[in-house]
Amino acid sequence: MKRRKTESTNKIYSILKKSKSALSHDMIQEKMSSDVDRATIYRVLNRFCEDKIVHKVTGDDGKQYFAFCINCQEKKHKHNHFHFRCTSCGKVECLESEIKITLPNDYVFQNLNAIISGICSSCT
Amino acid sequence: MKRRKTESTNKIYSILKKSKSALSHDMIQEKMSSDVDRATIYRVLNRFCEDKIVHKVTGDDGKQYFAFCINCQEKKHKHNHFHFRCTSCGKVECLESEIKITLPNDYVFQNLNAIISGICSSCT
DNA sequence: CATTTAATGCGACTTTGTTGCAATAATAAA
DNA sequence: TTTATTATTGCAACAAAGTCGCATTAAATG
Ligand SMILES: [Mn+2]
Ligand SMILES: [Mn+2]
Ligand SMILES: [Zn+2]
Ligand SMILES: [Zn+2]
Repeated sequence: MKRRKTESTNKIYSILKKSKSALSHDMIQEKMSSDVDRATIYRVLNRFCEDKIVHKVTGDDGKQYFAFCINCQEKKHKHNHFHFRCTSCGKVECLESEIKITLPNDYVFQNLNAIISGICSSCT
Repeated sequence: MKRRKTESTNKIYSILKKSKSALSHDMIQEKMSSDVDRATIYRVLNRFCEDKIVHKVTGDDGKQYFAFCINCQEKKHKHNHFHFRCTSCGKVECLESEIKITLPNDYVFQNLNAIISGICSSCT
C-alpha cells in the first residue's frame, strides 16, 4: 500500500498546490490538459485526504471541495476554520479565522464542516 | 401564491415540530404513515424554508436536513449555530451556541452552514 | 528484464434532489 | 351549495455527484 507517482497524481497535486481556493472535482477536471477519468480523480483526491495532504469540505451546494489548507501545511492536519463559497463565481476559499468548538458533555468530535456562502469581494 | 393546507403539509409540519432533531427527506418519509411522493416531500420542505418555518442544513454527508430551530421560533429566521451529526445513529441536532461571523472586507454574507460530525452522547 | 501490485479506465450503479406535465383538490367567489 | 381558480400532488423522466467491481496498465523494486 505504498503510493505511486503517476502523471495524474502529479498533475492534480500541482493544480491543488497552485490554487488559492478549494476545488471541486469538475473544477479540477477542467484544469487538466489530458482526459482523466472521473473515478480516477476522485480516487486520487480521497487518497490525498487519507494522506492528509489536502482536506475536504462539503459545500452547502452538496459538492465536495478539496484544498491545501492555509494552516495545515505547518502544523498537523487541522482545518478548524470557516470556508467561504461565492454564489456568484463559485470560488471556495479557506478563511483564516480559527474556530473554537465546544461540544455538550459526552459528545465526541470527529470533523468540522463550516462554510459561509455569499458574494466574494471580486464579485461585489 | 397563497399556501394551502393539505394532509401532507400538515403531517410533515407536525413531524418536524415534534422532532427534537433535524430530519432528512428519507427520515421524514419513514415517519409518514401514508405514501407521499418524494418530490412532494421536497417541495413541501422547500416551501417551509421559503416561509421561514424551518431551516435547512447541508450535512458533511451531502444530505439536506430540515429543522424547526431552537432560536428561530422566537426571533426572526436566523440559524447561526452549529449542528451536530452523529455518524453512528445519524441524528442531526441544532446546538445552542450562537456563532459570530466576521467576513473579510467587501464580502457579503448570505448563509451559514456549520456542522460538526462525531459521536453523540447516546451512542458513546 | 521480470515480478509485484498500485493506479487507471470503463461501465454500471446508487443516492440525492429537481422539473415538466397532467390530474387532483383546497380555497374563494358566485 | 355550486362553480371557478389555481396551488398542490403523483408520476416519470432527468441531472448531478460520487462509488465500486473488474480487467488492464504501468510504477517501483530488485
Ligand atoms: Mn480549508
Ligand atoms: Mn439548526
Ligand atoms: Zn465571487
Ligand atoms: Zn448518536
